[in-house]
Amino acid sequence: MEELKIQDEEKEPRSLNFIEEIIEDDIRNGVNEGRVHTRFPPEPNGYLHIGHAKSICLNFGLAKKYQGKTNLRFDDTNPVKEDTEYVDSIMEDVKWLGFDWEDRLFYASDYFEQIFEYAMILIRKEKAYVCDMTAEEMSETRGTPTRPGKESPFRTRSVEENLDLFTRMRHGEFPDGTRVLRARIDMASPNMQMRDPVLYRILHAHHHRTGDQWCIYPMYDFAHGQSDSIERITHSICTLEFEVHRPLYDWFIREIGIYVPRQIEFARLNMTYTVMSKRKLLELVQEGYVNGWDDPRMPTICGLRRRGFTPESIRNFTEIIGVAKRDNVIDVSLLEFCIRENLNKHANRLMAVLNPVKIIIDNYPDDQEEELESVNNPEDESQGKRKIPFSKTLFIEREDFMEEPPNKFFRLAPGREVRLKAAYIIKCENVVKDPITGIINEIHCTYDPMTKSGMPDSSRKVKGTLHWVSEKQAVKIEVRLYDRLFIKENPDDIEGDKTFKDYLNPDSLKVITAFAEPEVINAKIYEKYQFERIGYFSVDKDSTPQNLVFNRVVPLKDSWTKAEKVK
RNA sequence: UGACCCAUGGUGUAACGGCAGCACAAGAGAUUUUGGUUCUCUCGGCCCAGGUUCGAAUCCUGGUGGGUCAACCA
Repeated sequence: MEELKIQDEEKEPRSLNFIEEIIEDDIRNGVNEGRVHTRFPPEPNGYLHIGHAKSICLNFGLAKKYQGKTNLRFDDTNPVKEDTEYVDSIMEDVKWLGFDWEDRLFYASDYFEQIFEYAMILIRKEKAYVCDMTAEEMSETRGTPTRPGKESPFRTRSVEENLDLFTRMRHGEFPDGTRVLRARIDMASPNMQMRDPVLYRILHAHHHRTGDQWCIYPMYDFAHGQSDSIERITHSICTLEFEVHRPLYDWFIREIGIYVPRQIEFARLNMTYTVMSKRKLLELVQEGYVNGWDDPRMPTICGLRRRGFTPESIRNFTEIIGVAKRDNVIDVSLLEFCIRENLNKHANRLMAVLNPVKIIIDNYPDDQEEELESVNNPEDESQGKRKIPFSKTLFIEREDFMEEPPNKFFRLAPGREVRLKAAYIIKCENVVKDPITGIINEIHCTYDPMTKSGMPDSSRKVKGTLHWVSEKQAVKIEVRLYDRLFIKENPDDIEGDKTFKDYLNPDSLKVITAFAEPEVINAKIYEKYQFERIGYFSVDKDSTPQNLVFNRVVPLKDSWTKAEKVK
């Protein structure tokens, strides 16, 4: 307790973001008796992505911070685009991120009867009318941002006629697109949203929850605010593009005369080297540029999960990026920082060689094998140690040897000594090349038996330490090396007649076979490892006992190849 | 050019009228049986012009720049 107190005092609390300030103001002023109730309101028409994660963490985080509640509500007002497949994936993703809506799972479709009643109220107040114009006519008469629109000739229909027509719309007497219900507001409003927006359209479509019960469906604008009101949401947090809709929502709420939630808009998340729009992600999936929504290159939650990101790392990311109203583009390296930080602490180490070259230790007895020991995670002693077999013939990375090394090359080269991690110090004596291609087939070394890891002589200074795998015990694994999906920082910044797809990275996936130490056979699906000196890897669900598949989550920071690239 | 919104290092985000700070990125060094981690340090910012004030990143006015809005999508 005492210790906690000290920590609290020492730890400078993060300053409030603008939403927290608003909420604390409201609490201070006794708005809603200090109650805080948020909601996450996705449309079930696609998979959630990292941008949604920002919203989810915001909504659930705020409620948690202020001892409030958060609802999960599906805004399912367009049966043509929505499906239970998406409902299921969204629930899975929210849960995986670590949030719980408890018994508060709702659907806008739960409120269809109530929303219909709201429409009837507006009609009776002469605030809504049935309009017979075609979509084209409506578009033509809407005006432009600088020119007022024209009023519909149906705007003056009597309450009785509107009531009759709207009721008959509900009962399926008219085909799709023949009539709509519109609000009667102001066709000359400088805010386009207020120019008699459509409230209800006729859609003879099967709804994933209400089935064929309805053939008219409310527009999002006529359902969203009321849904928040019905759920007595105190703070309706949404993205910036709904800012101009707020006056409309307020108008509905006021005219209908129901509980008033407070809408607060924040800037959505953008990230470098990826796209975030549902439409574009759908395109990538449908046209086969990626292997489904959960392709590890996708910015979707399920993609990130499969890639090997952890919920903690994503939650931490959304905390670090902050919340504000200005447009922003987050550098993807920040996301990478978050997963590295997380996995450095929690992923056990393993040695695996991705691009092998054979090492033969000439002075090591031919048939000898020994078991060496190494810590599983130097950042977490509680993870214990493991045994690693060592023998005369080993694999190391081809990149860890150079015949004519530059100045700063700390690895193996003719006549040079390096340490084999957790094993011995070896010295390169000579190399055997393919006589035709000149490719190195074998590197012959000698080892110093007195430098076994842990022995006094092992503390001898050598320039570098290499990871390695004993050939005989090596386990072949499939490794999927993922890189950023796009080669351009902003794929939406298109030149000429190109499309965002012209900036796809042709090398975003490379599949290779690698050799790992035998410990690898214990790897379970979704388990994370650090392949020593290479990167963090996650066991893919495609894995079988015969064929383990590892996804590269992110490479380790690497100041060597970085320095080389600069040259 | 109508309404609404936004403007702080390369990126993101603080400051609530009183010394512009933090994180990522970038660069240098130390430590290291991972060229990882860790630890130092460096680089670099208030869109512009007026006004209010003893004092302005902060308040006001006007510019400039950017974004959103003209689906029977959400």
